Amino acid sequence: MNNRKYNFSEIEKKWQDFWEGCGLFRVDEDCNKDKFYCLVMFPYPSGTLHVGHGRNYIIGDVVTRYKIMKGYRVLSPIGWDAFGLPAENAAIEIGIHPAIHTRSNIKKMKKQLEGWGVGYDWDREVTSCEPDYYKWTQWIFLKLFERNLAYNKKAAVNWCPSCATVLANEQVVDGLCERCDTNVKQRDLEQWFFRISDYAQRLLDDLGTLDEWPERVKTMQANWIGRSEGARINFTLEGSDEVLSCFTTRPDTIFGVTFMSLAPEHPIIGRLVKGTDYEEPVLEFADRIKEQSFVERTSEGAVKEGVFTGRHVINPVNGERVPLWVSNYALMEYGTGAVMAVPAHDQRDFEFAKKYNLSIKLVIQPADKDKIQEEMNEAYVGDGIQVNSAQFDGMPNREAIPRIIEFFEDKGIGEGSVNYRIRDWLISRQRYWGAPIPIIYCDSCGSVPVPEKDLPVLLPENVEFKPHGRSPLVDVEEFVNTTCPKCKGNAKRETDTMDTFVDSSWYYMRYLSPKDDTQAFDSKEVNKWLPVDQYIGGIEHAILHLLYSRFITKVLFDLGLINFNEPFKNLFTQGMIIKNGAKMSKSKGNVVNPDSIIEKYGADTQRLYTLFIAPPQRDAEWSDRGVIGAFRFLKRLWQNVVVFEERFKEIPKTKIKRDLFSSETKDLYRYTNLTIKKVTEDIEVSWHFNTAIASVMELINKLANFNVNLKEKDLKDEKSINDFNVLRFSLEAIVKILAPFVPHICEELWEILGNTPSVFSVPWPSYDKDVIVAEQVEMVIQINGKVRSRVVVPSDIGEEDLKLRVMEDKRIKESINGKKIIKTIVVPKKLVNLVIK
RNA sequence: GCGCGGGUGGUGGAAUGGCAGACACGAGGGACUUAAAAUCCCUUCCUUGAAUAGGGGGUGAGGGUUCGACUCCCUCCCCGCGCACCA
Repeated sequence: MNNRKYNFSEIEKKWQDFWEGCGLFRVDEDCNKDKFYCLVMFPYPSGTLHVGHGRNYIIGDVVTRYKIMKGYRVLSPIGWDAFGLPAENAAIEIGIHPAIHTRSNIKKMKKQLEGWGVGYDWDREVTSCEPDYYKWTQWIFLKLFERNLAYNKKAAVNWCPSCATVLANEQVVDGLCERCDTNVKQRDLEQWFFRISDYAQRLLDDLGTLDEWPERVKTMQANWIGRSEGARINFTLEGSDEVLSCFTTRPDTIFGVTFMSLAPEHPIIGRLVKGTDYEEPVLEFADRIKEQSFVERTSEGAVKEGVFTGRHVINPVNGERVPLWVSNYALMEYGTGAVMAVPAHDQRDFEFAKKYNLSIKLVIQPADKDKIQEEMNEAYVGDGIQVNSAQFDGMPNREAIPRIIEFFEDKGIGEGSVNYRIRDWLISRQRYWGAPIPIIYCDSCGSVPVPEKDLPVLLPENVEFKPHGRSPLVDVEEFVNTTCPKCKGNAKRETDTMDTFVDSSWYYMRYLSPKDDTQAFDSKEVNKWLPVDQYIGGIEHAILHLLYSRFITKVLFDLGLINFNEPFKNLFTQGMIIKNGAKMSKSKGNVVNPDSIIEKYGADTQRLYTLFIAPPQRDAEWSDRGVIGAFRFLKRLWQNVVVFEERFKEIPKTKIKRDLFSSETKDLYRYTNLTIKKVTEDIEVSWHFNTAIASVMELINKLANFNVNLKEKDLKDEKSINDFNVLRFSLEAIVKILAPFVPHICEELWEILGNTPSVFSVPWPSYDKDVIVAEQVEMVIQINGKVRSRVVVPSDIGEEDLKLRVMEDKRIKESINGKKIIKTIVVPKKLVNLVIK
């Protein structure tokens, strides 16, 4: 007997050192195994990771370790998304420099990750705030600049007064700053953009190639890209040659246009009304709407309003005069900022027309009924037959659409057109803690890119952090004042830094050559290892990070630097860990820190509970008590192995002889094979780690009761030795299939079982297909669909024999009791259902 | 409003056409102990019943398909997420 205690802290330290020492997670470059790139989204170094973050890394580690056992050459890197606002805000509040703060957080978090036993190739660690990384972020900016994919323009942009910076559209949620929930204001500023809209169609099309991405994420991206097909139609301004072009998805309604709406921001408005009676009310209206916040302007209750400009445009298909209005529901950012209004067939136009008594003209007649426009109380947006539409009358509107577009094109008054909702990616940030945008402004040469040889543009470290909302960079004269790379004259540096999403849009390529100071990434290595075979992260990046990364990948592909189009072949988005009904956050005070759990129960317990709590794609409520259940299981597993520690040494491992099996031995052997099958499938097919673990718990429960006297008995005879070897087989299988989940204890037990480390150097177990078929099965007997009895029969029993057995059953006889059997349904190995009357 | 996910014991969850509630937490009872912790054993969907004999009900609600429905179809309700005046 052996009473060795489960000393998890000693064991965990031992094996973490062992893995580090033997380089388990360092890629073996010259072997011919298939590659597998397993990537978890790199963390922002906030200081401490909670158990919700932990889920991400634990899932990734299960995949990494499982794939290692399956014989892959696995790349599992990690790094730090280290630029960002919180560090700078902390600098303002407590006066610690963001660089120091960030580096110390990284140190703390690295220690946490190591303590969890999650395996990474630390030699490849990247840190986005270090010059050896951001040099190459700046280089990527220059590549985009060369291709005219990075440009600056003055535009109305989202400004967060609390963060004192602009934000990309993707970072504004319901009009609020994604980070701090402050109301976002519009400001006209000169800003840098990436031309992601040029890639809209490809980003949309290639979603179709991402078979292993969650539908949800693909839908969200498709939605964000927002493709609409339609036409552009040119209206001419009455009394001028000026053309006002509009985009419409409904060219079939062109004959129903009764007014036109301009967005309040439309640049033509000033000229239209200049010097007329309309000037004052129109400008006043436009200014008032422009002042409104996003929420005021777009909220559900927002009432449509507008003002007539006094001017008209001419409908090019029929020469009709169309009054030109300015309205609050026309958006400058979409289409052309001018809307051809068809109140009969568009609900917004309908409401507007009703309010201002504008005419409504029906041009699509529903096929099934005679609609009369005077009776309409809402727009008819469905399909129908063209009416009041000249030569197109009588045509079904769907058929008319291409004909009408052809007609526009023949006449030169318009053309088929596609519109996207996605806007260019605004990457400037008026903040210090980011990669400086490598641009120099020269009075004679304009915006000049910093030459590649001068990279990185170093972020000066000696700056002052003051709560005045101005980037500290602006005040660093040595930084700002420079010479123009072209004309050598005096010039000034751009003081904005890049959105941190630029940093994270290419980090997965840097892992292949993290220390290379001659290039951003090694194309040969990147082409060998990418796309990423499995990417794991939170759903909150469904649009932001995942869309930007796809965009940058496509740009690098176009530059001929890489030979793949999509960075992430498989994407897994894990659910959130909830505590007390809410997402864990410092402000809610419901953060569960894993450090104390690890101290009390060990990392394997934390890992096991995290995996057992629910299927990983689902949100799950964290229970401190549940952790104890996981701990109890590990202790039981431990006990069931160490109790035989001496025996494993004494008793030779011989081949299992099935002809010596008792029914009990046979049962354990069979059940072990079944469990291997179940766990393999749960990992491989569905990632249902919770049921995989549950099935091993069941096996341990069975095994614990197996032939108890093996502990005391002298194992001398052939049969007992065989029994013992079945038990050993079962325990070894358990240790192997649990190893990806709870690696430390499994390494230790593997050793106790008399094997040489490491359990990760042995292949994942296969199962014996022949033995998992049971010889006897219990079948349910139903009468009219209700369970009335059970019968144990040979699993290969014939249907006639089975029916005989069923009819012999006492309870069944009673139930039938002279009634007639109308039908007998037999489901092999499961049930018999007798339908009686 | 549109799209997606979800609704099962006191709790986390299991079963994707065939025994609803695996596995675990909690709770109750017992063993061990001077005691506690730890551990082990038993009970634990509701109801009827002395019963761990048997019966009845039960997976958000209501209908349907089927010998049989948590699972498939239709209608609706609730929760979460995303999108939302996009012409």
